[in-house]
Amino acid sequence: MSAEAGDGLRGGESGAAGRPRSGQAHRAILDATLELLLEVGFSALTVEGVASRAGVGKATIYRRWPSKLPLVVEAFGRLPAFEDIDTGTLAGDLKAMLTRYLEEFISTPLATVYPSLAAERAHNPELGLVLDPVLKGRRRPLEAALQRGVARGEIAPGTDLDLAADLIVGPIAVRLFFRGMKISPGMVDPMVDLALGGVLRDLRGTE
Amino acid sequence: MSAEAGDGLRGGESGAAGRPRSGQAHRAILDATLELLLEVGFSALTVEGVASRAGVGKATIYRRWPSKLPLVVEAFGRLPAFEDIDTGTLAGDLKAMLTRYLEEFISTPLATVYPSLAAERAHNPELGLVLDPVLKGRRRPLEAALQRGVARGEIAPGTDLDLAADLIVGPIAVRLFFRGMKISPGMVDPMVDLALGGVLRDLRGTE
DNA sequence: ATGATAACGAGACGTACAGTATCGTAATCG
DNA sequence: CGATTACGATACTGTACGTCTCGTTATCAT
Repeated sequence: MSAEAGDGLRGGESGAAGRPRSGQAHRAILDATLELLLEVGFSALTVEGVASRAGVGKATIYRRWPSKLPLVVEAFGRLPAFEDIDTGTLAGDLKAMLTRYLEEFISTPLATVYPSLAAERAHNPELGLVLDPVLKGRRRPLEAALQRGVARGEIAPGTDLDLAADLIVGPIAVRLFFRGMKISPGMVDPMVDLALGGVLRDLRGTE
Repeated sequence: MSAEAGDGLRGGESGAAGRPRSGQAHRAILDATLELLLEVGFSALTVEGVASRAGVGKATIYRRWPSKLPLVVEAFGRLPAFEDIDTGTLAGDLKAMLTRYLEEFISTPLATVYPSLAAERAHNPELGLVLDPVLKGRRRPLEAALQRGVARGEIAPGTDLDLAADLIVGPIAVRLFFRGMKISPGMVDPMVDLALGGVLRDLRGTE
């Protein structure tokens, strides 16, 4: 009761009459959203459940987020993304980063939230406006690794790095989301090797 | 009214007392489902709407499908898939097939149904049992093209063709579903080229 | 101090829709 | 022709979104 109030976000901000919004409630809502996403998944997540878990009234949620979707997007943005790892080679970087990412992936609701948001965006374009910056930020370490590859001479200059990033992430996304496959860290290396080397037979010395 | 009944599916099948199920109603339901998927997307599709559009009672739908989801899956299975095209080279096959597929894609609700089903499967494993055969069938022409590539010597024997198929489809799936990008047929060629050639710089004669 | 303002938790409320049950009717079989 | 089962229609139950109102509490201006 004592430390509850007064930890709002505004501090000395003036022009705001009345009781300030509680930063504590804000955090409790986002935490509860993530917990419930992990426990029951996106489609079974209810705003009433979030409110109850956070010890908060529903109005307090709707005062901050216009609907369930932006709330989930914001909670989603807090989930772990790629972590940039520089091992000295492109293949090493990508393998390390993807392996690390997959470890986090299986312990978070990412696997259920991701396709749900994708599904919603398909018929709700304004969701893209909120979602795209989040997704873009999550990809940045991947792009950084590719740029290092160009600098090292491993990737030909002029290569479409955005497309290359999609090529590397693509098989994982397809298998995880559309085919429902479990992906173990051991599958990362062949995936990266195929994406880097290509499907076509290598016609030089055939190593 | 005259031709309505009697076009059921059983024909002379015996052991079935009572009025047979109407094949017409069956088809009308699936047609209405596809139409509504196209018009309003998956999340806004209601069983009541399907029943109304099909001129059918709700019970007639639930008598055939246990819930909304399998109905959508079956309707989904009727949407166009890859069409096998043999041009003589792997790159030609893939480019032709993907281009053709994308043309259909933009005129069907595939783009909205696909991620919705993926989302649902994440927390509803039994959906996978219904969905996987459908998805597997849709991929078959792609695998056939890759097998021709092996036979032609374009692909090294022992290559994981299942992974190769995911590599080729991956960037399209990522861009279409997760990034919300419009994909024009002109983007197919560079995609296929990158997937076939790989991200790494080609170190032989540099063509 | 004291009043104006706005957020708070709680929960009632209206709406929408999934899925079930019941109606009277229609088609098929023995 | 009677038993059986599907038919379209519609009433019903249950759940959850999003809105609204309640009495309360925290902050600002005076």
